[in-house]
Amino acid sequence: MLKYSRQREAIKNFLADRYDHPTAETVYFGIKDEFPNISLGTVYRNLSLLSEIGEIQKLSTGTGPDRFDGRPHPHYHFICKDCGCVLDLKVEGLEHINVLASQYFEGDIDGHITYFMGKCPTCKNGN
Amino acid sequence: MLKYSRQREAIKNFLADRYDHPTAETVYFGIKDEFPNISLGTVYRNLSLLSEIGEIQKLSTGTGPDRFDGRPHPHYHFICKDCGCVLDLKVEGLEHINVLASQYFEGDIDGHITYFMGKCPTCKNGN
DNA sequence: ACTAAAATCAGTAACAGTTACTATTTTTAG
DNA sequence: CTAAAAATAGTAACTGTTACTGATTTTAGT
Repeated sequence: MLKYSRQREAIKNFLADRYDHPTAETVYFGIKDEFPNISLGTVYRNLSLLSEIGEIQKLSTGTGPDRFDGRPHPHYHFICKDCGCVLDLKVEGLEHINVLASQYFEGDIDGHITYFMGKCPTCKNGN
Repeated sequence: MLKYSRQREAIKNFLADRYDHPTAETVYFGIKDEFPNISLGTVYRNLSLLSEIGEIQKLSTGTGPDRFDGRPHPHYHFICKDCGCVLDLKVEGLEHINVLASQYFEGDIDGHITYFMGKCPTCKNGN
């Protein structure tokens, strides 16, 4: 049974205010203002829990630590090859790609994870 | 300057024979028949090197260790939510998705990584 | 073929990110 | 108010990977 915790609430609120997809460590230091004694383990545990119950999203970018997205609805992400930043992306017309991927496949496909890559607007304009 | 090494050749050949996207550890134990003293570090170093020069592909699935694909040409992958296996996937009609993703984005998009997920054929038929 | 510089190696230590453990504190149903 | 359950802080341990070091292998130039 899930019980309320002030730390979990603070972590959720911290993510709700940010759009830069922070790492667990960033969340940890960000929360320290309010909870000076909060443990890194508590942050990890709650980030995992929140993503399991679908209130946030965990992003495994393949390089470096996992990142977290406070907006739970499905959307796409972009990773800059230059600076490593992660940005939300609005993409239309990809609703059918699970169907396309199922065409020659005997199993069931019910989801996908996609990261787009390239240069972010800032890096594109010469840092 | 890149010099030949028997270990690197063996690693490449090991991957060329397999379609199950093995981990570094699996490669390590598979190579031990031929090179009983090979070091895990050597395996990691060569897998990284081979993927950097585009002779193999590194797959970061988000859970567990990285996996490696001996076929360098771009193609899609499927991850089974039940057994965790990774399968090659033939997908047609996704050539334009970088363009779609660029529509509302000010930066440059020149690539993407996609993992499709669901039940593999084996798990679909009740393990 | 011989030699020497450069690359690679095996073995091991160190590292990053994350998870697990334990004793204490907080939450909440009754 | 109370007691069981859940969550916590602090710390140790773990997993996957990279870095270091001195010995070995490769190869370009003789």
